[in-house]
Amino acid sequence: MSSESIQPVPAAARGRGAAVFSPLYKQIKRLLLESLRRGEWKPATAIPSELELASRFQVSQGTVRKAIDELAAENLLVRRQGKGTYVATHHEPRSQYRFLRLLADDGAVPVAHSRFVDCRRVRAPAEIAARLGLKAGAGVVFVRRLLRFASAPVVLDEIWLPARMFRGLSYERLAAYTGPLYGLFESEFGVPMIRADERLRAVAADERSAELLQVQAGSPLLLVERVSYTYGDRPVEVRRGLCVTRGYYYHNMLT
Amino acid sequence: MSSESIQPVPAAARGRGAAVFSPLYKQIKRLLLESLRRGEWKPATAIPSELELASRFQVSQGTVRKAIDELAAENLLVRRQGKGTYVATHHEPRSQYRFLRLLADDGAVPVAHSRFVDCRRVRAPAEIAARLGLKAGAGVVFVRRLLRFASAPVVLDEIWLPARMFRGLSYERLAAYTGPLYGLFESEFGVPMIRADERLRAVAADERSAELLQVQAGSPLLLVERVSYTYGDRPVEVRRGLCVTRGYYYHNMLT
DNA sequence: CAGTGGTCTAGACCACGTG
DNA sequence: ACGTGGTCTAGACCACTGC
Repeated sequence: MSSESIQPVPAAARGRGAAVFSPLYKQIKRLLLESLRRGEWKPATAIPSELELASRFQVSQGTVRKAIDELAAENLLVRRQGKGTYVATHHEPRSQYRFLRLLADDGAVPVAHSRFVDCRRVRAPAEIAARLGLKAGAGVVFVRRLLRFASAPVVLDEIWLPARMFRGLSYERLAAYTGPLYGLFESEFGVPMIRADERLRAVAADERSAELLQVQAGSPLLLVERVSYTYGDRPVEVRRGLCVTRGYYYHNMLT
Repeated sequence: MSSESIQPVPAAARGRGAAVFSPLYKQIKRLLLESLRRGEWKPATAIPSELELASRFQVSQGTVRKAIDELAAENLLVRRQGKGTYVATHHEPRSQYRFLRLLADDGAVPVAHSRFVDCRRVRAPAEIAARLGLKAGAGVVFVRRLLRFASAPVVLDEIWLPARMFRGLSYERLAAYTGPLYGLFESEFGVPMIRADERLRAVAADERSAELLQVQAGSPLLLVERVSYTYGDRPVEVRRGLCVTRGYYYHNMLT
């Protein structure tokens, strides 16, 4: 065990002297986050019980609880009464649909089937590299896929991934994998996606996209530009989705 | 004071017999929500202190705190250390931008100027009536307005409001009001908007919208269909916004 | 039955805003 | 100096899971 988890700043030393003050539970939260980032606890496994963490960090159970509460609110941990607290995973329906915002007009969650059109290693275009925090021209894996809902093509995704983090990703591997893409990233490459940032626009379909999506060139399409992040705000994926919004809509709840 | 706030179910009677069990703090939360719904505490004013609420409901401060925590997480209340807990209001920059998701390409929050094009009382079309929970043909106030960012028209909004809740709303009143529309709803009509549900699509500009937005007919536009709710999940507004997404994008964060 | 998270309490002290 | 919300503790008991 690393030293910081044994000496997480004595309770008596809080709030004095240090330029930056942070409550004990925030410090505990940071330690937990660090363990998650290091992969000390893998997705879908249970972390130590609250009492054990309390004794490890020499704080009360209530303080650990508050740290875990925040991580659970951020969907990094999942509490299960009577069982324990688990690291979030993309291998469950509940997590899968967190990042799929398209719904059918009647509000139903569409059943998606994906067909991979392309997968190759290329040099990152300047804009993609910038968003991924890479140097221009760095190696990336480029993936193009078509999502079908009820057999009709609805989403055309173009995806760029840092080659360094996704060594060995190939068309064959994608085609062989059944399940959500983020599940594959998590299990096969040890890159759990935890957050994403999206920019939505309306654009006109270009020739090639129109053909793949079976719409007329120039038809309005919803463009969803996504950057996904893993622990430590590290960008791991740039995705450009073109969506046909006839019969489907992008759902968003404002609270 | 009403009777339910004096007898919020004795602590000793929890979890037995009743078909529906709910923790004490959830019951307190419901009582607080009810007070908000009744308008007992107005937007921008402070609610009683935690200690006072604890003594009023005969529970500990910690239980009240947990109820308030949830309401604050839902943006219905705002905590201010050293001052008290306040009812959320739309008359503050921080709340205003909660529902404006359009950003300039460089990420800047655009300065919006609105120009009202239309405001009249009409009978609700069937679909609008359905979404507002009204009978088809019920009276609604119809508003059309143009939002300009940096002098260029960017959003064309069509808004439907239940006439019964917005008596006296007129073009003159809209034009005279400076500030966010939801601020006007809150202060002038006692209808605080607290939540909204949006459906996004890409559509082609029709002749009329194209002219107002100064784009070519058929250009792709982002259609944002919004239903807004006040306390008790009561729908109070249907809004259809057509947005030009050249130079601007709709921002969404997935967590 | 044991172990986990979930709720509730009571009390201490800290940080912040205001007078 | 006072009152507010914010943090932390210790301990009790409840609800759920799985053996």
